[in-house]
Amino acid sequence: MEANVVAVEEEDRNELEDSSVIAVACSVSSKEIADPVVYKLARVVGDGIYIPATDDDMKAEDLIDHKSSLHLVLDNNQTAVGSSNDDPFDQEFAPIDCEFEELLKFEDPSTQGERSEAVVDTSIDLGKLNPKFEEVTRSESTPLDGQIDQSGVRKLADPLVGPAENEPSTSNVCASWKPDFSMLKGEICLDNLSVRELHATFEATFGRETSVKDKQWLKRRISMGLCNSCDGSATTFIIENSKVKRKDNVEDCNSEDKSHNKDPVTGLEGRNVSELVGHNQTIQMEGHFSGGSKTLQSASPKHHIAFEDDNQRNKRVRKPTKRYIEVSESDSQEHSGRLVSAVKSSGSGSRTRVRPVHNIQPVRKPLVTRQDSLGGSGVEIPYVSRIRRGRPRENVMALMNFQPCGVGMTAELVKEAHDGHNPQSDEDIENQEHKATTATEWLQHPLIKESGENEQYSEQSEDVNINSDDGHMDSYADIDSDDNILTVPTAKGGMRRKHHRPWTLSEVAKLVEGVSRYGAGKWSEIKKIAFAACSHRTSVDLKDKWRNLLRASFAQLPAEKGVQNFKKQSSTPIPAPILLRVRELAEMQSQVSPDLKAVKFASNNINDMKSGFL
DNA sequence: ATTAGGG
DNA sequence: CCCTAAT
Repeated sequence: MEANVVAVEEEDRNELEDSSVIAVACSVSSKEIADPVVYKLARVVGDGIYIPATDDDMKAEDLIDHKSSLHLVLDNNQTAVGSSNDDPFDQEFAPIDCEFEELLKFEDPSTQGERSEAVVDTSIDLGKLNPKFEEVTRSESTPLDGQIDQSGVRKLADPLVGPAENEPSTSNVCASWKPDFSMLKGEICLDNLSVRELHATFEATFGRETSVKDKQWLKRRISMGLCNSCDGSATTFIIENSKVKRKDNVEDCNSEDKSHNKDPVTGLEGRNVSELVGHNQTIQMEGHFSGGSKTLQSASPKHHIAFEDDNQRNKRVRKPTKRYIEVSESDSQEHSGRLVSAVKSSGSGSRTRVRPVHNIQPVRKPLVTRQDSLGGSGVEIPYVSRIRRGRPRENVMALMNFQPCGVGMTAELVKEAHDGHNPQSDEDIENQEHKATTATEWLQHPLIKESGENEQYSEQSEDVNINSDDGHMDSYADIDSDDNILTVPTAKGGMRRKHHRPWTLSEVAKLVEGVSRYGAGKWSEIKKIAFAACSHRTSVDLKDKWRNLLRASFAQLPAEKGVQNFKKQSSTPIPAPILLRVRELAEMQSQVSPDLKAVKFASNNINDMKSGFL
């Protein structure tokens, strides 16, 4: 991987210390494969040599650019995404915000104007900005444009940067330019600009005026705006020979990115790597979206619009489903001899669904039943195989959980009660996991965390083992086999199925992030990568959850006035920011259903009127 | 096996 | 979540 800085404003050395030089540069190469520009922090020392940020610096960057703000918010949602730093969610989902932005970049340039109405929320503590840092564009591989002394950079590079540079070459940047930016000619130095000029730039950048006088603020915003558009919809434009060209062959963007998941990347370590990996994912997504596959049309921003206009995505038509039948029903129909009832699970007795089976007896057969002691209810249930799906349960601990009043049960209840204080609770592990996993670290091979006494719950090790062909993978398999559907009293009186795990916020976050990377629909991928640690949550679950999120995001927005909507929200209310992102992603991927879109537009207009951003 | 959708 | 149908 090479650091190509095509254009960097380097004048005004005396002010280097607090300059906010932005390199809006896009490297070009002979190869046609497109890659988004990868930004990386670096500092410029006196002689103009670029020093990749140190580890600590990178941390700082994370804090600043990823955690603290960078929420892109459509201004029709003045609720603004986590404008405050103390919002816990803000912190928690910041990484995703970062990725989220990536997605925004897929906008068709023609729509960029509107899009750029999006507010770059920079309500971060500017004081935290280390002025020494500058954003330097960096393209992957493709050694050329040696405007910067490569070796110099390398020598000075922080060791941690090293691995990142081994990154497989995806090469070449094809960045798109927002029309207005062409006039920027690829480089600007905001520091030289007066407030007035900044205003002009701002206008050019966002297509609107601002009255804000704060230089810092302006610079910040503009820089963000530029960043967003620079490596934006990489599928439409390319920068070549300092000229913005329309990219006619979208296919070019497709590439062999796939391989990146495995190989060197996984083995790499360090923050920088993780960051790179993150970007890599983005690249991958681009591949999906701009590649010649079917996904192209629905996802590629370029086709986005036309496609929307056309008949909405043709849903997969499906034959009217012969629904499974209720027990009572089956009884009455049993004379046909066509049915054998199977109890799927018990415990919550209500969960007695019957499925049709083709292996049938011609004559009515007495229903064999047996006592079901599971829920302690003693209900008689048809005695057929208690089919279980998923992996066979092998863990003794799991079995313990079946004792209605036994130790296992007690343990479970205790666990429930503690809810968060018990170190072994799933959620704790969940959260733990999340904290340790910044979005950018995602792809790193899940490290085996100390498998101590918690092992029985360590769903993580399970997956790790799967991946690393390490024999004994199923040992801790599922504690939550679906036989386990017992009901557990919840605080609010209700009874909830034991293993209906409410979605954790971090899970939701991961999901959103995943969708942003792979696109909705790539659920197995998302499952594999983002939810590697969650043995529960099947890809179907992800899909379902996403569906819900989608619904929620569009439903909640119009009424967003009501401060957080104090409704019965029995389940974890999904923070607005998340919903916003969900909505965005959905929009971007043309996953928006017509009616919902209507809602959206309505609210859009209304809010547009009100929102006086800037 | 994975994905989309309906319940 | 669960289930089926489509791919």
